[in-house]
Amino acid sequence: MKRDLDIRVAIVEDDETIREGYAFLIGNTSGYKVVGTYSSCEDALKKIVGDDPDVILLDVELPGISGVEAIPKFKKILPDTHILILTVYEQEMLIFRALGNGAAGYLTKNTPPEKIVSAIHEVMDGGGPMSAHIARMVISSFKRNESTPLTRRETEILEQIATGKSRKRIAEELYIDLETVKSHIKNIYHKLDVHSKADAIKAAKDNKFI
Amino acid sequence: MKRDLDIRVAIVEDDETIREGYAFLIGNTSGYKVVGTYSSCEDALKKIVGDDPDVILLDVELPGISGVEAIPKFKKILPDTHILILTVYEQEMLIFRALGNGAAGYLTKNTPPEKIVSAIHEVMDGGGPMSAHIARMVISSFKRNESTPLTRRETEILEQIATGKSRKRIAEELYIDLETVKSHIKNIYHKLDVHSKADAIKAAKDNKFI
DNA sequence: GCCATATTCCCCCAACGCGGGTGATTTGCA
DNA sequence: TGCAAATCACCCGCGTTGGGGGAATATGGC
Repeated sequence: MKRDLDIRVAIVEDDETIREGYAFLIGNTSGYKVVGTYSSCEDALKKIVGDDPDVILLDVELPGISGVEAIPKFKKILPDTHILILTVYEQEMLIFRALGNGAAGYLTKNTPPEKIVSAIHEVMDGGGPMSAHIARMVISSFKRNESTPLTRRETEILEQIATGKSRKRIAEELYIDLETVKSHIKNIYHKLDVHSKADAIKAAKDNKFI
Repeated sequence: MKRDLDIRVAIVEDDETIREGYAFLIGNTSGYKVVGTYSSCEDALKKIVGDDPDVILLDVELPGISGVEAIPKFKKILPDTHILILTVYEQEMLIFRALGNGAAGYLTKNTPPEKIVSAIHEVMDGGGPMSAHIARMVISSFKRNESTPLTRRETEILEQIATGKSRKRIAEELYIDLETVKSHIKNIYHKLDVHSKADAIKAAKDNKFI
């Protein structure tokens, strides 16, 4: 089995200097082997299957189809290959889209070489390496806003509404009267200054009340 | 300013051996200072303000109120203090609740001592240290299920429904007819074998289709 | 103990949305 | 040249929604 030998790494990166730099770094680390280097996703998608890589180092900003969009395509033709994003971009949207599309980790390019190498190993071991700043952003995305104007009950009910449940069903599941649920919703709408379910959900999500 | 000197660390952990172990480890590392050790959250919440810690090492499983529940209380009395979870538990629910409540990082107790110390520093630098396995779980939580039975349009419409928008509004925003939206919803319900908004949203979320 | 707040419940109303049935057309990809 | 996806159409009945009142009990924080 190939697993007994080196970890097979493929690199997709448009900047030749960086690409060759990574290839040199990884190629000269024992236990690792560079099996393919590509300057575009189109190119990589055509030929990478033959490389049979364990890990793909992928840039997000590439000419043609972007790295983020290419992730599902790579996963389709190489289901067991892990994808590690390696980029200068720290925009929230890119990060979440990359992770949502199936990336196993997200590193920024200022990551020191030895960390990149250990990140590849970490990915193979089932880890999810992230740069410190990225990790903080990902963690922040879970964080609720502590200074919500909504009471506990109101928050609870708005969460239920956000799951699409009817007021009647919410009343039943919380063991309270339908009229009570209506009252809470009226108060929620007043506090958030909205006049519909959708607007309340949006306002609450934007402000991380739910 | 205190910032010019050592990083002030408080420890909340019920097991005396582990607590003293951490205190010894951190107390004997230059640049760090242990300003308080507590065996329960109740105890800590009463006295920790006087310690003025920069970072709190917090166990999640504690007698009395749990570490997870205590996070918002600590953040309330010490808004600028970072909380670093240090525990043996790797249950998804605990992790997400801890991060959602405002924890800055989540480490498991098998983390080597030098990593714990560097994690404290990372937290102070705006990072979000996580054990490899935890990071993978957090990343996985973003990941969509690629083998969805829903088409693109169906997924798109179900996402809109999940925001609480009415069919009419969805039709307007997607520039299609109300009847078309209804058709898609009918197909979604058939595919997911449900008969209501709420059930469709739940089924789709459980299977990570949206 | 007091007072504000949260939580609970009650009535009214009109308009709109929802779930379900059956069917047809066009578009795009393989 | 099919088949799946996406589009639009018209039928029906019932439930839900948003908004207007008002009011009685917890429940805490000071």
